[in-house]
Amino acid sequence: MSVTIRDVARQAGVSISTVSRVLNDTCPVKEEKRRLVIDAAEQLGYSPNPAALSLLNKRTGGVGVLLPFVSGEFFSELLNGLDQAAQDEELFLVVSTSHRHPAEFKKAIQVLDKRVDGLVVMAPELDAAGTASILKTELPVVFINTYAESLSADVFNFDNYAGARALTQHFLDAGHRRIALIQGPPQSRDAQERERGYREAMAGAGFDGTDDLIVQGGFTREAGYAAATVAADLTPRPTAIVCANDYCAMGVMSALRALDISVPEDIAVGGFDGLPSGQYTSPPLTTVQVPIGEIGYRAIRRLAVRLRGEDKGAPHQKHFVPVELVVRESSGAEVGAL
Amino acid sequence: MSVTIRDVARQAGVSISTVSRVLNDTCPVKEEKRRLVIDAAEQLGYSPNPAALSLLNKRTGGVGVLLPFVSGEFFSELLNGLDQAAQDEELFLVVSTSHRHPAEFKKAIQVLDKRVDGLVVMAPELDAAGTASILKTELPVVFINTYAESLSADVFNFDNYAGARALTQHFLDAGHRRIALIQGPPQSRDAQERERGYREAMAGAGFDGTDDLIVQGGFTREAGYAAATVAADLTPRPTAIVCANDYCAMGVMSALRALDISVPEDIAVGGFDGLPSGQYTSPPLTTVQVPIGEIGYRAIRRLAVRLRGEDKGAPHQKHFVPVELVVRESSGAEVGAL
DNA sequence: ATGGCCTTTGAAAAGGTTTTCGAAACGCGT
DNA sequence: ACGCGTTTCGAAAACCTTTTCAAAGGCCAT
Repeated sequence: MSVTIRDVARQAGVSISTVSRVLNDTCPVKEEKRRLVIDAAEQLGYSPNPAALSLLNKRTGGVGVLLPFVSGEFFSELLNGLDQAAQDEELFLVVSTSHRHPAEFKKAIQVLDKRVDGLVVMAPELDAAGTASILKTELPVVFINTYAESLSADVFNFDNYAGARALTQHFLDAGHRRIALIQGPPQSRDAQERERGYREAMAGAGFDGTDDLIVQGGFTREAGYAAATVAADLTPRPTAIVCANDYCAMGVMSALRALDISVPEDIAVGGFDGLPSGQYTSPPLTTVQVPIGEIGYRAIRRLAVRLRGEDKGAPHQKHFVPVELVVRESSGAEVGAL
Repeated sequence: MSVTIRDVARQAGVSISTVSRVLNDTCPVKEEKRRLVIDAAEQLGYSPNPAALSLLNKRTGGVGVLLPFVSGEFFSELLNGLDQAAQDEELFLVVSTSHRHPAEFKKAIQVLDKRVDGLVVMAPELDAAGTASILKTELPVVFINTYAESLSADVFNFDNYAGARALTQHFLDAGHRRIALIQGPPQSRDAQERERGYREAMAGAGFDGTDDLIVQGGFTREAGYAAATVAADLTPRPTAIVCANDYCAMGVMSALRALDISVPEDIAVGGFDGLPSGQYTSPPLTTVQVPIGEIGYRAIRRLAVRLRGEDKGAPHQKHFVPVELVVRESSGAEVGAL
């Protein structure tokens, strides 16, 4: 049996109104009674019932986190950032994963709807119609890694285009000419943007018809493994591969090793994401480092501002979070210098 | 403005009691009015307010997940299992991470206390006193990877002892004699159990004083990297290394490669956890596979049973979840067969 | 000394739902 | 036709808190 405000009032010998006033410091109360109340509350270990509060204030203190799937390190980095910000803002996190399709998102939102004050949604594979249907809720929403240009919502996206372009340029600068791309999932906007960065870098160097250098792949190590065998069979064989992401790159390197093709001497490899484990592959992975944790942190902070109503109807913002090329051995920077 | 039961009642021309009865199917209601209510609810898109419900029932439908830290793949696998079970049980997950010390755990529990119906706690580095202080809450708790022998609570632990013993025995069977151990964090009970498994396997093979083969390490790649340089300097040099976990083993392999010591020809390496990325290291990592996702799934299911009161005061159970040795190239099984 | 004002306090409503209790309506038997 | 039992429905309480409103008490000024 939980202790309520009535218990405190009874023990202190005052009315519940007085208890509320003392505890919330909302009205002046005689010092004598104040002491009584504080002591009683302390002694009984009272804390207000959140359900009653949210019934009254229509605020729960929670934010919902909707994620499409949970894929290794990327996800845990993200959650670290989200959680850190939530603790700073004194919010709690209700997370719900494994949502790929609009229907699943809708169902999850229904559950969360009145349980949280706002939503952080990551839906990189959803199209505009799908994200629009999410927004039918009245809750404030901040999107991460989601392409919702047409919607009025806060969005934090990595600059996939610039990152892929920089990585491709890095290969071009090192003298590579046959640079292959392993695509991500076709429906992933992240992957599409990266492909655009690759294509424009190639076009900028005078390579126009690069279609024969593009291989279907995906965001998993398995997909990378499979795609690498295809890429290695291209003629003439590519001397560098831009991978859809780090996991893909790890699969690629694993496959190349099985084919006795050495990285980076025979083929240079680059990834995308900057996962911690990329430092420990052999060879260590050149990659585009994205600030995963930071984006989670900023998303929650932004949402908290909206929740407090501090933005005063300011327009929603689209943030393109900068990314950074991290050169390690897999791209052959050292080797090229020999 | 959210639609309430009063709105439905007004639209249907009945009292709110009737609406409640129809929607919860709790009392017989004339078919005519039933239709009216159902149509009105449908049309207005009514769904009950969870805050009001939990105020009344003292049940929220949520479970709190308390984690010590968020470390890469292990964590995301766990959360996958938790989330899957939560969806099956129609519960929602409130997760809170980055808790290492009893004080942090207590604070998090305070926040969660009346917001969830039960807790899943993973606190592998907490001692008995620490876990006991967690249990001061009235909420039902299921522990994961936590050593709480003295407490009456449900616990799911991996059989770290058996796993480490099996891995060590695998090396012994392959003819290794100088088998080093890289320890985990000293306060981690998981690590202690693994060390015990290693020691007993060694003792069983007639190697009593193995202290000189034990090197301080940790659960991170960085710790493994550092420890490997120490282990490689032991004289005579070990021919196999049992690592604290997979991340540690990856650091070890990375360091050995930097030292031009080849795995497994010069030194065989084994890890613990069975992370997905272990399949893609070079060479692929021999490891003790633990069913991370499954343990999360089972923990939630167990908690749900308690929440429904189905266990009827049955005693709390301690589960030792079996683990499985997965042999890949890093332990030199192939090489030894040559 | 008394009226008026300010400070302090308590009672009560509101928030949305379920459930109990009491009442009304209906049908059946006599 | 009347009474009784059963079915169906509505009013109200309960859950816990904040906040408004009103009242009571004290104090100052006249």
